[in-house]
Amino acid sequence: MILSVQRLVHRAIADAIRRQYGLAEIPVFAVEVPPTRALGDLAVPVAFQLARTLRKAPRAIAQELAQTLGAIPGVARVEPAPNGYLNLYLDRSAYLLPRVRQQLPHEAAASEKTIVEHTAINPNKAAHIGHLRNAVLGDALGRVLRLRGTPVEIQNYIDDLGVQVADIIVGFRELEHRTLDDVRQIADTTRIDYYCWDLYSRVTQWYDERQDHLDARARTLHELEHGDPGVNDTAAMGAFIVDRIVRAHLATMARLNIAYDLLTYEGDIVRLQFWAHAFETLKAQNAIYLQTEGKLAGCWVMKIEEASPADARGDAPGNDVGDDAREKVIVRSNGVVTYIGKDLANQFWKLGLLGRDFHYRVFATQANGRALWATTSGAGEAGARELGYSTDGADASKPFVEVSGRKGLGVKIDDLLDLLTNKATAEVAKRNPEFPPEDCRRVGSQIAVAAIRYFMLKYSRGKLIVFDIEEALSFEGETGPYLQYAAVRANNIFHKLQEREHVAEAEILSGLETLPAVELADDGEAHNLWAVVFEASRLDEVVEQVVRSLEFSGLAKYAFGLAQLFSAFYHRYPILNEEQADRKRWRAAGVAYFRMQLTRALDLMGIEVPSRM
RNA sequence: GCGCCCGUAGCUCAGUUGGAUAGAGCACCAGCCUUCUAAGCUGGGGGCCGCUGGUUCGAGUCCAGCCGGGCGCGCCA
Repeated sequence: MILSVQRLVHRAIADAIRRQYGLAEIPVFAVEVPPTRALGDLAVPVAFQLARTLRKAPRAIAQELAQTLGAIPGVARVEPAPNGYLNLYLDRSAYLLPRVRQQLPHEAAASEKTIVEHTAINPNKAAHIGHLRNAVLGDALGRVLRLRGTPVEIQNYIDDLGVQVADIIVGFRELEHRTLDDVRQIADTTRIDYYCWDLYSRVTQWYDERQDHLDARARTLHELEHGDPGVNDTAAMGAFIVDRIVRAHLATMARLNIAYDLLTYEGDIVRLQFWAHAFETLKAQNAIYLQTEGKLAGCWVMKIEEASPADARGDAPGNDVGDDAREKVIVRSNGVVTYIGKDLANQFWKLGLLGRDFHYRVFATQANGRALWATTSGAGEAGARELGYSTDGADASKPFVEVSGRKGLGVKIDDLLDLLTNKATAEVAKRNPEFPPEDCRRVGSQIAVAAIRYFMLKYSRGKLIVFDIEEALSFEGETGPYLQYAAVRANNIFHKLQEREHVAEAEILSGLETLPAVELADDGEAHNLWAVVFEASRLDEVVEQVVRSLEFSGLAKYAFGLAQLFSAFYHRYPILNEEQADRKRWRAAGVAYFRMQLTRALDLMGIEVPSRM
């Protein structure tokens, strides 16, 4: 909503530079947003960059450019700042009206399908806080891409043949002597993800007791990988456990407004022999080779290139070349493919390089109404083909975060959500005594989700979050609930306008151009109407930045800053009780735009706006 | 040892492809509920941006070297 104006300004200034100085080549320059509105709405520091080639003071260049610039649509005036900046002031009412009325032409973004793979939790126990961040970040990326018009497919990779699943089977069998029917019984009468949480830690201890206990794991893993769930007990038990735990994970994520389009099962990659095909391709391209000597003899390996700037010169005598070139095992000497190999096959499929596809089945219908599909190696269902490998040029996203906080590894997501929901529900009930209990509960859970999702997004992804329960439980200050509260208050103004004065938003927005816009023109106060409106318009710029950097803290901080700006405005400038009709209307229009933009920003973070708080 | 990440207020963290006076929350202190919800607002104290050098009109941001902390480095996934 601001990007189009920035582009317009950029083009106009580039033209002015060409006209004024006849330069063949114009340096790359930015159109920035100055720190305060007093310095304008847009700022261009290009005069600094031109100073050297033109052998002129920045201030003089800025003055000359301001002179030759001419009129730019939507820009009220241009002022060369004494230090050399070119500051631009927008035509405020002309800026607000088409935006709040949603009359700007929609710009189509590049529409290549993009796959976002996230969550990918081992299906052997309840999901914990350590898993949460990847899911929240991945979900937010999907939402941001969709807003830009990019077709997105959200995939969740299920490692149903891994060591961790084998461990749980070992636990049921060796420690508890359970049959598949016993496990079914447990799954039907308890929360199996919680049950397995405890069982898994017991298995880990049991392995530590005696070295040969690990044999059970190896045996189980082998049976899992080579077994047919129809005939092999281990594979059947594994398939059952995985199915139930995956459903538990999906239920947990659904509480957080996180949904998926497709579950890709590692087992299907193996059974459909995706690896065999990827293997041939890798061999044909010499990407991997059979190591014949050293400790990796008999393994198919891939060279991991580590661009070391130091190795270009002067090898010390006796320092064998290639010694520090590392090799990654793709196929073990016993012929078993490693996780990396299977993942390579998955990536090949995602990029459409495999020449084959999964079969698909409907796994569930999600809370948002969308069908969730899953891969299968059996007979597929009709209607699933659109999910296939139409992903040419897709940008497969890499995992975002390395690991998150250690303390969080011991806390289950559902437990934390329950804690937050109970706390928020009690607070809602206290503040709204006449509110029915089920509504308190609903709003309480919306607040809980906001708190936890904002908490996961506010830190930059390079940061290791040390999970602090006190901080995560807070609803004050820079938190999700603070943002919701601002949106609820803004909405409330319109509820009251409707109730008390029978005026709808549409009426307020119509015919505004005939009213003097002194309210928008007012300066002096830092948190005036224009400051709120202008900041609200920057969402698209922030979204672009997020996509460029895959960094969501910027979106979180932007939304918070916007809410702060509004909160200050809200306390200072009444709307319902404002006596001057023109000021009242323009304020309402500005707040209408604010709530629209904040609601959008919250939606990108998967946060809902409650009806009241 | 090698690779990646981090070092900004007492604590937890932001800091836009290098730009205008380094910000926020928490904590602390002082105010504000007969006016649209006090999960809020206003004001205050608190900073060799780890250190040193370099590039630049301009460095918290880029480069080099140190110091301090984290993670990874398996025929695990």
